[in-house]
Amino acid sequence: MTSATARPRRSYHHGDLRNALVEAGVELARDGGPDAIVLREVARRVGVSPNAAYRHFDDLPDLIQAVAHRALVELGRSMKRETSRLRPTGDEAVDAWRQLRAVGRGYVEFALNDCGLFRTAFDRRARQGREEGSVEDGCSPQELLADGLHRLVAAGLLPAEDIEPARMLAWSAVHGLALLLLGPYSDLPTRERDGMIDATLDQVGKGLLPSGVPQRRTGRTRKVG
Amino acid sequence: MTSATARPRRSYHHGDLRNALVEAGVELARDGGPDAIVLREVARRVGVSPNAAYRHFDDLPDLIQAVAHRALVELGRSMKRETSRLRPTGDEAVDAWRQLRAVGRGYVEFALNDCGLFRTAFDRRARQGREEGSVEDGCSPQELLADGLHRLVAAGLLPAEDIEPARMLAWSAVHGLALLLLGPYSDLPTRERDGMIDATLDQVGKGLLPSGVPQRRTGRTRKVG
DNA sequence: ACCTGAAGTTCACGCTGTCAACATATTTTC
DNA sequence: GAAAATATGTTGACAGCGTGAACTTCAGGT
Repeated sequence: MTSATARPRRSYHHGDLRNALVEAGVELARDGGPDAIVLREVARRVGVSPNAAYRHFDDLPDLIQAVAHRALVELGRSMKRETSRLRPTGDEAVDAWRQLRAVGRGYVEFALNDCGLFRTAFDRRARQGREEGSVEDGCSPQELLADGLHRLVAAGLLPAEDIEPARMLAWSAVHGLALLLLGPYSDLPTRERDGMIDATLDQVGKGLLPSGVPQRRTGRTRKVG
Repeated sequence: MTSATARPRRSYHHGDLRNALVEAGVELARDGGPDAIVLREVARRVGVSPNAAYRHFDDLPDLIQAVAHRALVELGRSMKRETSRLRPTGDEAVDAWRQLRAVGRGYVEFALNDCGLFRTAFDRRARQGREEGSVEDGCSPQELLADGLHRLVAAGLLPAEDIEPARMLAWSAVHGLALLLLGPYSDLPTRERDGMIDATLDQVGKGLLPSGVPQRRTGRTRKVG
């Protein structure tokens, strides 16, 4: 409840107000989604007057955009975390595909575990202007997906000229899956939900890779279901 | 501007206020999305006091849900319209796949052409309670997708036990594609956008169908890109 | 020491969703 | 058919919201 910046500051000037506001916005968004980011409440939590925010943001959408940026960073972290769990098998084809699969799993996982932030990341009011270098670590969701695809190409599983449509299918499927699980399918039992995720990711692989999804020992495709 | 129900009614009682309110809500949502559905404005357009709405809806989310229901109906219409354009080729495999493809195209098309309503249909505040028979005509989006999948099964293109994962991949991919085109890819030129849609739908087919996407004369899969 | 500009506050406005109490029309009941 | 009951629409009020304008406090350069 009492965030790190909630204690009454001693000086008239805060020192790092902009960051504190975004941080409070992130907390609000984490449980409650983008609509929970209400300017007056954010200011209240930081212990500052509502209009103080206007020294650092044009308006509420501008604040939301800043929060959305943080959310994207966290999404990228979740994707990267999932890939870092992988142990190389030596078979580059298998490893490449597993990496892309893990990226997708991290995406959906984040959407389910931190759905407030996830929804904020793609909120309409958060159209990022020119902020290209979205993440300093170089692990924005887009980059992680691109990395996975390039590795597939390097492994000879994906023709280089198919990268664009592949990117679209992969992102679409995983994004849509996340939103459907949060929306129309939100009361699906966890067990079945996990199965759905696995099955869908496998089918994405079938759509992506002309030669099918690579397997551990053999190169054959397996049955999913 | 002046809708059919905008003229000042002569009697104290409106007669069909609930419908009029929903209608006005649909217009608001059509340009402006779910957040444009503001209770006071809806009442204003119908020419009624704000609180009159509370005789027909529990609260604003309840109204939004009613609007979302209409939006789903329109989405279904768009999907059906696309399939009704198809001319049968005689080859059941080709026809079945084309139907499912058309359903998907209608979905994305609606999202792009009527994005306000589309977003309203899946708004968080519009969790439909038990309203199962969502559409009287029997053409809800879910049903249309199911029909397409069953036809694939009947044509021998899809194993019956794969229906569930297939539904999930198809819906996810198309839903995600629509949202990405409305969001991160919103400034994509129309020409490239259409190509993206086609390519993605084809790749969905590759993910769905073990034997590949059926073609007009031959049964071989073609190259997409 | 003064000035200047950045950062935060106060006051005010119009807008929103919603509650409580009231008014009017329609339907039911005897 | 009048009266009672119920459905439907209105008025007034309230707190909360985003935001603009004017004011205050502080830090830094000269």
